[in-house]
Amino acid sequence: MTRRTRATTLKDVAEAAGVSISTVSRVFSTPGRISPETADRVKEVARRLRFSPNVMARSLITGTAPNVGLVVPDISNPYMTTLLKAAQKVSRSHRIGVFVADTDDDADIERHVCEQFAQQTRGVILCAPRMTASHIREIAQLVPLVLVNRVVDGLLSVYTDSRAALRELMDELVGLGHERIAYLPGPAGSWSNKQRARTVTERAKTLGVELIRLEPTAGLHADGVDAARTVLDFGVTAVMAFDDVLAAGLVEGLRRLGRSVPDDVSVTGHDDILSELVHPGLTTVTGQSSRVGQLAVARLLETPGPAETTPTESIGVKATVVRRRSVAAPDSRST
Amino acid sequence: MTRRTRATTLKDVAEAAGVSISTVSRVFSTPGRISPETADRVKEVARRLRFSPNVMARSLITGTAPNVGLVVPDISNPYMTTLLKAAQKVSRSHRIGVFVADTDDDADIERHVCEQFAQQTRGVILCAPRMTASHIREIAQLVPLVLVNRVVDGLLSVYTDSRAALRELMDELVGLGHERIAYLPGPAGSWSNKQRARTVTERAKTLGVELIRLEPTAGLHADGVDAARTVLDFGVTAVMAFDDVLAAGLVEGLRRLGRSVPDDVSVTGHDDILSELVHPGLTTVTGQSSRVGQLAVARLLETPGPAETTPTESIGVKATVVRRRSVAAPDSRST
DNA sequence: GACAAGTTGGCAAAGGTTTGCACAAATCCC
DNA sequence: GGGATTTGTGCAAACCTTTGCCAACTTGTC
Repeated sequence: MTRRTRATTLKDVAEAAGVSISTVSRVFSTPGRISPETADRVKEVARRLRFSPNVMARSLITGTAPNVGLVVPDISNPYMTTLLKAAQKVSRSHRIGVFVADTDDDADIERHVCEQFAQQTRGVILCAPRMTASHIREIAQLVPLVLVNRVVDGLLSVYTDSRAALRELMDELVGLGHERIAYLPGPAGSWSNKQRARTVTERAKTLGVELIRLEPTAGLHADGVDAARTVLDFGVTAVMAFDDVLAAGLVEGLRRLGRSVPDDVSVTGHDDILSELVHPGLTTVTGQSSRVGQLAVARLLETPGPAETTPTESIGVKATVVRRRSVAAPDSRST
Repeated sequence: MTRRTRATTLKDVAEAAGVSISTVSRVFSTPGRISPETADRVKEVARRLRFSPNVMARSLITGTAPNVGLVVPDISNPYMTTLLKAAQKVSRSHRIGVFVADTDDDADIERHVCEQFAQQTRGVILCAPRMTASHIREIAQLVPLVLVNRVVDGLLSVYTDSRAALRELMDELVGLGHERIAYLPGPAGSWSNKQRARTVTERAKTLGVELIRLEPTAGLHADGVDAARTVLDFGVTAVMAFDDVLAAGLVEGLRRLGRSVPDDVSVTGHDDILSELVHPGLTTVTGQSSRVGQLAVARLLETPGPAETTPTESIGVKATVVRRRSVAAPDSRST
């Protein structure tokens, strides 16, 4: 590994081009301020010398860095990797770097990384935070924040809105003849989980069917596997799981107990992240995480305008139902 | 969102504590240089004022930032998310931030993000790069580099060494009676793919069995599904796939063609990332990606020593075989 | 009591950029 | 053709920290 040479600075370019430092600076940061001839000459020299402005110096003086932060509870969840990819794409087109922190569902780590990122970013996209709302508000004082899949009064947020899709899904289950349906919850601290639980509970009441809320889980595949026994004990004919990971676990758990999906039990998931991997294909709800990631970055980067003009309400990205093979009429168990 | 107030600086602390700026600075950056009494007083004031040193100013003067970069071809691959988590954990313990870039298998993007990260990081961990070796060497002039799953002369690297495990796996297949085995390749640009292909080819020659190298794929699940037909056409009884994603696709493709695993065909994967999700459980090779990620960060952070003393050879993390249900004797098809 | 050695803390430069202000030259208006 | 305006460029301060060097003070030694 050869010794790295000192990077070329504005000063080097200025000397080589026979102009002052400020002129070179303005060529890049204030287009139109310098005459075309001078600008061209400077650009030429800069290119020859491979000049690239020092980010630290620039950030020090402007008080803002060309980065954003992305804080997620668990990066191994495909919903998040898809969101990350979309966020990256938008960021890259603005030449913005992306810090990523996986918090492992730990609220303390969430707070720490937000503080850490505060200095080095334009803002942080905080996904499905486990923190209390008041902690989140504190962080928001420190660094511009966009929330994902969580809504806190007065803060910007973008979330997957699957209420309509979940209602539709439940309507279909009931339409097929299911009368005892279970909801298999995700992490207790998750706002999305609360939303989904509430939505299906209310809809069940409206439709006059029985809804059984199972014990909260951590949202792991193994939790889904474990839930199979309880599901059978309750004697439900359909289960709506918090997400695809739990749903897949449940399918596996049922298989181990000698039951099959959808013949014995219908199962639905959420996020559409395991479509290809699970058999039978899961009927689920698309998370649209790409769109969510894209919007979140966009909101973050447009924030710096006059504070008054930036919209402050949250954006719900509508989810839709994806029908595959894991749902059937309850009677089909006789096949 | 309330107006964020100016951050407190060394100067503020110095004034409040009645000492000079340099004293405050030394309290934090040169422990022992300042008398305990003064140091305590300063720390107390600093805490009260919520002082945290300005990263940009510090980086500007020290010429090094408290970050590392992680560049991966595809973050949605669980091998990479596991690696990322481990890398984060180590980084966090050093209070180092992690930039992440997903390059989508694009060599140009790889180069660009490395250049972008050069200024803002201590170094970059470049995973399974698609670039040519000479491009990689160019980048290495620009920013300290640790390669993952690729070996380039003279550069530091950490990789999963699965040669022994693959030989073992093939020995087992042959021991079970398989005599025509196929290798289902991953991305053509992948160094790991070349390694694995070479390893199984050589071992097959040694054992005197026939090895069929299928067409290169992009490594997607769909590619695995598509490969099922070719596999049947070649009439092999076992397939060793580049990784678990391809293996899972192949299992699904075979199922669609009415064949089952392992009764009709034995299938092995690599990386052990889909253990729970696929049925039957895949016999595979553990990628040890956690360990790889951990070592990669460690190497990067210890680099700054006198250039001569840093070890320059590569570290191979030994992979091991994980036996599940996707392998059986070729005769068992009659069951 | 003088001198050396060690401790403690301050001054000021340096790092590379942005930007308010000033100045000079060119252009315009009547 | 002289004053007003516009255009193009430079000077120097500012952003906040680290750090080499120096000054002052304390302690120890003979």
